[in-house]
Amino acid sequence: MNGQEIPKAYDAKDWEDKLYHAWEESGFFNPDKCIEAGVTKVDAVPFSIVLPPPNVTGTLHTGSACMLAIEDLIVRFKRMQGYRTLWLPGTDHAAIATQSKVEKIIFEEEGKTRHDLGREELLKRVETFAKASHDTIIHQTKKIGSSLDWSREAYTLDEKRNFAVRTAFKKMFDEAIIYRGERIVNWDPEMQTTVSDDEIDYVEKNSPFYYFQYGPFVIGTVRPETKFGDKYVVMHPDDERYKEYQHGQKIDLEWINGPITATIIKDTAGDMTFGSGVMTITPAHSRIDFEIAKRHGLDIEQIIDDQGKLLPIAKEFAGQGIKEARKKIVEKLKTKGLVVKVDEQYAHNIATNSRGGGVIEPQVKKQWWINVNKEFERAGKTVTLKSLMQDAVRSGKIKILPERFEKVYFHWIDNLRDWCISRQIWYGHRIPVWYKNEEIYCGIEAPEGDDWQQDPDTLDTWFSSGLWTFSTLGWPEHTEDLKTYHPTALLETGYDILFFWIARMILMTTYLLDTVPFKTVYLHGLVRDEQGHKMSKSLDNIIDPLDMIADYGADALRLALVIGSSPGNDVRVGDEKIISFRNFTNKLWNIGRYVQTQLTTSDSQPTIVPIPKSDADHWILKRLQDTAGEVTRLIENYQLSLAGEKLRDFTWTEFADWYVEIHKVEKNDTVLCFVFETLLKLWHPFMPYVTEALWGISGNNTKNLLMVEQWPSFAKASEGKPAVDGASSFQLVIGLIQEIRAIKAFYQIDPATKLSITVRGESQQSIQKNEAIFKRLARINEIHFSETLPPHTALAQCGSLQTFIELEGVIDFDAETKRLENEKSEKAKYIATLETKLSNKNFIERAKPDVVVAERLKLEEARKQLADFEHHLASLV
RNA sequence: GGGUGAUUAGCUCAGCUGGUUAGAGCAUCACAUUGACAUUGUGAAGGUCACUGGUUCGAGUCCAGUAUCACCCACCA
Repeated sequence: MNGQEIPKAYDAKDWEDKLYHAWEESGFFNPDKCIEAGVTKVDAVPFSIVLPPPNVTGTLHTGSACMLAIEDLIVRFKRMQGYRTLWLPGTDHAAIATQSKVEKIIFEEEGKTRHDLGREELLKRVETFAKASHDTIIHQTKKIGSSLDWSREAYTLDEKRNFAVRTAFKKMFDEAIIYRGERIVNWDPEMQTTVSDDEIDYVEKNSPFYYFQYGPFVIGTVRPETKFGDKYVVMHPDDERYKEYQHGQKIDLEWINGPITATIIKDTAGDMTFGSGVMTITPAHSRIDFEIAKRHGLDIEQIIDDQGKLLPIAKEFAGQGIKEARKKIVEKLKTKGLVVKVDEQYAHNIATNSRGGGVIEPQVKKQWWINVNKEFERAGKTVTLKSLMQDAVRSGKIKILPERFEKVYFHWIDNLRDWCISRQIWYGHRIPVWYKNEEIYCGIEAPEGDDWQQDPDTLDTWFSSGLWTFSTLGWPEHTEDLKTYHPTALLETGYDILFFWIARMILMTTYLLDTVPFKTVYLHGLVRDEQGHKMSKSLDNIIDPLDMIADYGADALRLALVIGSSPGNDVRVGDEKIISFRNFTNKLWNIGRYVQTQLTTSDSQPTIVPIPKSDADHWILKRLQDTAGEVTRLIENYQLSLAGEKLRDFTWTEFADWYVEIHKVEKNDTVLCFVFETLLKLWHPFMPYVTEALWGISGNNTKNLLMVEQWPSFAKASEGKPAVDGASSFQLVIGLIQEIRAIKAFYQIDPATKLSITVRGESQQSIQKNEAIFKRLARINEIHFSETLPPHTALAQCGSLQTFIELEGVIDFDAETKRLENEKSEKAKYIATLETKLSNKNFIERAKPDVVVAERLKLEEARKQLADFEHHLASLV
């Protein structure tokens, strides 16, 4: 393409879909294809990431966009470095969330519940919905530019993953890690299912708090409707107020539905400082109460049924919903004279299902559990699931970034209770257990013979997610993929699912495979709006990544999400930030445009080997090498933001603002082209689209896709000798030009004014060599070389180079003299501090040698500057 | 109640194991504009690094305490 034909501005819309299509067509997202095509060596070291599967029914939000940007960056980087790189995509069936969404739609449209439809019909509907929704999320994922290997796409509920789930379940069942037991669970009467502890949201609410007379005691509650069955009264054994009562003592008293006999229980669970220090318990509907009851072998009586209605024990209130019953019960107690006091505004937390919104009603239920404390043998040692999870991180086999989350992780495990894995919903992995009369059978496939009834429950969605790193690679089969890519190299996700998912993957992998699921965990922050608020529908501040892509391009969005964010810290993103990165993509585009214009109008052809001629060439190549080395190191340490900033600074302030300007005076196309193409490679992982577009434009047709070009290899040698030397005299010239600009600004001389300067000393050669550059960039009219100076001049100095700007008739000398006197005293002060520092024995002895050298150089430099200043002052007077 | 983190320019944030006169982007102001780029360029202004102590030759960086904010966990009968 000719320079004239390249549009003035980069329009992402014209390129992105086309380029993504080209990448997909090439097959290079698939590491096997890369090996076939020879872009990756057969024996290359594998590098793998599994994509945290988005919910099928979800849409792409900025958090997932951030995740994709980071992962794609790392994956593209590794691929270019020559690793056998696999990034494996998939989606999650998100059982409860998906089913409740579909149920809601069906109810709104047809007024039907799932029970009207029946299990089979509902599942069909859910699957249809999931399928349609799947395509949306995949489309959105591609829009970001994700280089995922779609040929390996998995779904948590597809046949292979289902098989893995059943296999895992059976193994755990056989070893009694999974058991069935009656426990108190979080029951959602609306969804008719259990909810895990982690999936509960507490909503603060003010409700009346009642004090009732309970025999000789006063008890408090917000929930009078649970009190029918209360026949145990609990107090702390050390409570002096009640020492006359003995544990186990019976007391007759009048209660809601007539006289009852209550039993005194002394238990440390009673809080002496709360209320009267006495409480009655409802073991069937409160975990704490349930535990007290278990400790003392008390009766556990159900008061409220699964629909949230009172049972016959409530007598006249039986069948009523808890809300309506509550007031009536209080009324009845009032008429009986048992209400002591009511606090109308009592603030407390109500547990709700975060996936559906129903108010949680604890119930005692038979559920399937994973025992995290059961001891078993592993490699000759007695372990538990808990200890396996702890060891994986403690031993350093898994590294969590940022490190502080390791603490959070351990804390969570310390407080971990058995994990309830059964759910009473229909969409999900059906529990592979069958019953016949009293018999129970657990197997990967259904048992032979009739009359077997499969357990109606399904598994918690995180059960299958826990297998994700290896179920996606073919486990339980011993596949090549599993051998090659597991454990995976990196897991990158938001810190909000550390417990839900990361911990459970570690649990499943250490238990089932006796290895870790990944070596490094990189946790990104949550994406917030410009004000720092969480994005939410109710605040109407959601930034839709697709809108951003449509407006500014995927590259700009990616940069905005990656640069300026560090692991574990939240990122704020708004239009403004994205716009500034859009501007940058355009900057790069125009650099490319310039390079292209030059190449078509000059004779020289682009070449892979740069042939440095001028000082400027040496300088830019040296800087390129430094930058490439640093960027490589930073990405390898997952300091992506810093890497991006370094690259941007180099691209903009060194390459574009200096080298390209110099190129206009002193052409060297091989270097210009080399630096530019290297930059495209370095930028590619950050902004794949615009770099690939420019690569296509600037190259000849035999070129590969940039996506599989080799990462600049001399970057790796950054610790050794520099690939090119010299450049110091040119750096002086650049410094000098900057000095002159600064002086113009200082004296408030119009930067466009062309001045004459006198150059003195041994630096003549360098100036002469770069005279054209000097004249163009510093707007110098004439350069004299002389040992004698004209009367009124300002000194511009950089290192050993000295130039004197003629100021006659340009400035007000008196005012400037005063200003300079001030500056001189500041400089003197600075020198004094440096001198003190360097005369300090402790500093000399204890500081690192290079620090001391640096300080000495600084002092030398400062002294020289001061001398020049004095000289300058003298010349003004 | 327990825990974690944050506090650096008007705003958003970098600043990795202590060692330049503390940086960037945006916003502001001034100036420039035939140029690959007005999606631009050159500059300026703007900071007691929350506070108080401590360790150290040296602290934005390490330690202790205080304040404010944010988040996580537990949970109130």
